[in-house]
Amino acid sequence: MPEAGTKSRRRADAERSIAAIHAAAVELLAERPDASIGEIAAAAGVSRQTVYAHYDSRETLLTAVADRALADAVAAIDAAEPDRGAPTEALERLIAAWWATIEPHARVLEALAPAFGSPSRIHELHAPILERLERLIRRGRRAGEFDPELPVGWIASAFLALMHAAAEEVAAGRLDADRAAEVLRRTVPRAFGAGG
Amino acid sequence: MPEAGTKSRRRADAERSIAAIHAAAVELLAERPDASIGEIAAAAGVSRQTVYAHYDSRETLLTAVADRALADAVAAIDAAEPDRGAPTEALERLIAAWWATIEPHARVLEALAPAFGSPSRIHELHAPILERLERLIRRGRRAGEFDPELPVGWIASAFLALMHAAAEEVAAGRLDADRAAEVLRRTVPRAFGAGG
DNA sequence: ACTAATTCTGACAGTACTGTCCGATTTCTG
DNA sequence: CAGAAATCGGACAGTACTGTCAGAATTAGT
Repeated sequence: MPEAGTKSRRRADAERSIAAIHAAAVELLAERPDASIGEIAAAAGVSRQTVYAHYDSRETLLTAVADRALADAVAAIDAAEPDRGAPTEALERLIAAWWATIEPHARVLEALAPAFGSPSRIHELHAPILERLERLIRRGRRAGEFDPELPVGWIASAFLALMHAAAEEVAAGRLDADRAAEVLRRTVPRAFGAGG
Repeated sequence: MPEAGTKSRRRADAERSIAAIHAAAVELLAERPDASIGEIAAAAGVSRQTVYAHYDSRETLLTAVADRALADAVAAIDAAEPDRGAPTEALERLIAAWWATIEPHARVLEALAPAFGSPSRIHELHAPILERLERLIRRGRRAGEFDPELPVGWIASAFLALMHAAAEEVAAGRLDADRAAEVLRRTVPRAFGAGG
């Protein structure tokens, strides 16, 4: 159980299995956080015992999935460079990037958080994401582009909620991805007081 | 198992038990949709067998809870008279009413929907609520108060998402109820293009 | 081709929940 | 108070999942 590839003495075999398990776990857990290890193993094309060979327990697997989803989401946000340019433009850049890149990770994170039991750990998990959002929002308020009367935490939560809502509309087929991005560009900044 | 009080030959005893079970179910299921019947019975101060005396199966109980939550939510919405007066004012009235009255019911509905398995039945459950929201939104668009470029379905979903987000902020103690209502009054209409 | 890592099949105990039955007991209703 | 309704405690089979073990069969690295 090296788990972290410190001295990568893992065989290519194991590497492949871990990747398959991880991918299957992300896919299944995003929709159903109570998916069993057997289901995940089957979806990964691997036996249940192989999963246990790489992850001590169910919680270990869940933690690993959550940790990487968080890291991926944060990386994608940083790639959108929210600290560059005019805040409203940075916000629109973030909306565009969110769509294909960030949403899947955020979705797993959202689904997995309750499974960790603690009620406040949901927020704790999203902390690095919220921190980046809030930094952008604070910058926008200082620049007079966002409503200074709205609490920073609220704006960040509302942003997350709207992105999630849009993702669901797309998933349900009630909105196509292009139209969703446009609608978000129209809705979100206005909600925050940009261009009022 | 009369269940529906057609000819109410139920004893006051049974009536009390059913009410206790229902209340406990709402409370537990809102937070944890996978709560066991044993847990619900314990929370209701009733034996597990008594629950089975009134509800044939787990799904019967869940359906009953969902049905009543939906009915209560719809009644509360209608009480806010969304069809009366100026659309923006009606919207603000709805926001105020949502807070204490509608949110608990909507919350159970949201939590329970995935437990019903079907992916599209979530939307189906919310249909009566969405229908009323969309009627108000359409009226607002005709009156020139809401952005006519935004799809009606999107506005309704966004409304729901923002109400839910605010409820979580309050539940987590990051916002108090009064401030939340004010923040919503400031955020929601603007997102929909009111007063632009 | 040899060795060690990895996977697989099969099986096991332990736990928890669902539904169901029973008999005994309590609590309403008239 | 008497009969009926309802609840309770205990117990049962059935199902499903979690971890764990061991031996056989593959598969990768050198």
